[in-house]
Amino acid sequence: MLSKSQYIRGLQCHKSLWLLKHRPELRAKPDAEEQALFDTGNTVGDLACQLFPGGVEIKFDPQSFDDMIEQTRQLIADGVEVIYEAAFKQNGIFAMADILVKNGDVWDVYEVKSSTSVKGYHYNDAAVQWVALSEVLTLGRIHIVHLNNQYIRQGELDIQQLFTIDDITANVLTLVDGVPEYLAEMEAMLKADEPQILIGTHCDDPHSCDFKSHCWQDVPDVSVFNLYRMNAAKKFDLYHRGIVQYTDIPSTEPLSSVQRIQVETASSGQPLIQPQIVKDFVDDLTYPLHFFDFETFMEAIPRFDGQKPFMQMPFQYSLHILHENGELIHKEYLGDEFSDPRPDLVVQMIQDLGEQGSIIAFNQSFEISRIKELARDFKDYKPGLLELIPRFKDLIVPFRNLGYYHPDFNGSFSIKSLLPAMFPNDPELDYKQLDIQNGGMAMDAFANLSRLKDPDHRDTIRQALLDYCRLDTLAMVRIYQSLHKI
DNA sequence: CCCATGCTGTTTAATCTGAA
DNA sequence: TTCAGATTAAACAGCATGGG
Repeated sequence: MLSKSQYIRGLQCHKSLWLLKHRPELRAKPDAEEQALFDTGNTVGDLACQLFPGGVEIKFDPQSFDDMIEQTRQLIADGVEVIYEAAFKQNGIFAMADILVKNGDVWDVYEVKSSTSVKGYHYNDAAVQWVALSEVLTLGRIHIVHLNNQYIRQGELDIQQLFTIDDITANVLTLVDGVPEYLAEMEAMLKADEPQILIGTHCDDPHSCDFKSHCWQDVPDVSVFNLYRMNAAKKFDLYHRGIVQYTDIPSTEPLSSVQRIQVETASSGQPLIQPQIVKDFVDDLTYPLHFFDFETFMEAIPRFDGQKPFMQMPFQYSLHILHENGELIHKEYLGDEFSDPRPDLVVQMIQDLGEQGSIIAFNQSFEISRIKELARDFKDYKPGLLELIPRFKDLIVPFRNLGYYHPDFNGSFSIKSLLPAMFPNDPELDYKQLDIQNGGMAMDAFANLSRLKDPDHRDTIRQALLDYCRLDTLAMVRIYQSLHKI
């Protein structure tokens, strides 16, 4: 008996399903931070239930699915017309329907997703749901309930506005006929030996597989999979033709300029330096240099007025100001976790950034987008905010343009790739020393800060946030200084 | 999970060429 | 002058990458 989620997993890759059943110990430990970051499903599901009030909820209990199924059966028999988390074991599959609503003689199904649109894989999900339920109930329509990221909170949450309901019945009905066949295929596969399925795009699409580290253990750290901006299908084509290492690549293979440099520097072990490209970047900067970086949080359900679902909310920045005489000054802002951090941030940011000198960000489109949003939402400061935008310079540019390429970048121009390659063994610039090591962790830490009861604990985390963000801009300063020396 | 950007590959439109 | 066929340019879509 498969569950719906197992079936969906099996659609993506049979081997993954087989491993889950027979070799669960090979599953990667769920990455704690990754796990927490977008674990909003429960909250979203509970809120969506309010769209159909007055129903009865089946309590989820992984130990006793049979009880849940029996409760569901009983509720239906009793004439209850709205059921949350209704459980079914039917047609060879165990499935739970987020919301079931009696509509005359038929039942309508609502699947709640915390995404902001209907995704391709939602159809398969719903098709299994349909197959599991249709034996027991006469079904009417099936819908995806998802978030509406255009909804702007003002005062109390408006549940109707927060969600969008899409009827996907027509799409689902084209898929249901195929479900029993796939199901039988999977049941048979699970009884047989481990399926021999090669690595492929299914390892990450539509979801990243928990067994990837197992299936990918023979792929070296430096391989064709690190070739910059190469289409994934093309990478797998190379790999399956036995072209794994750069030295395997035939000279006839067309490569982009970056890819060619990757291959060449990997074999020489020497970085590539094109001084003119670096000089063009450095000469374009105006002192004092403002190295600037935002941290933002993002949540499915907006907490504050003016906030939309998944909106990037700036709550912190770090700013290193480097003067022409070498003087380096650090400024920072970290908002209060109990209220909208943006209003105070805007005021201090405009003051700290002054009126003169380049503003340097890494991948500036992120910072510029946030500033444009702040200008839109805080009209009083709109001119001051918009004036900042033309001062921006992007520190990633000289690298992407191959002014400096180190083989240890391994095909990535992210700041977290550049830093250890350019400053190995420099404890001052080592993110691994920090409690918060990347933007995702920062985002999660702040979003959850207000829920922590212990003020000392909150202070510890606030200090970790300050340390992290400070290092981001200090890293930019050091990178700039090393470019300047070229 | 979201979004902006910029690269890549493909499709469509525009332009050029050479032979009738 | 005309037009098929070839070549080049522009437009578009999809994907990869970066940030959080």
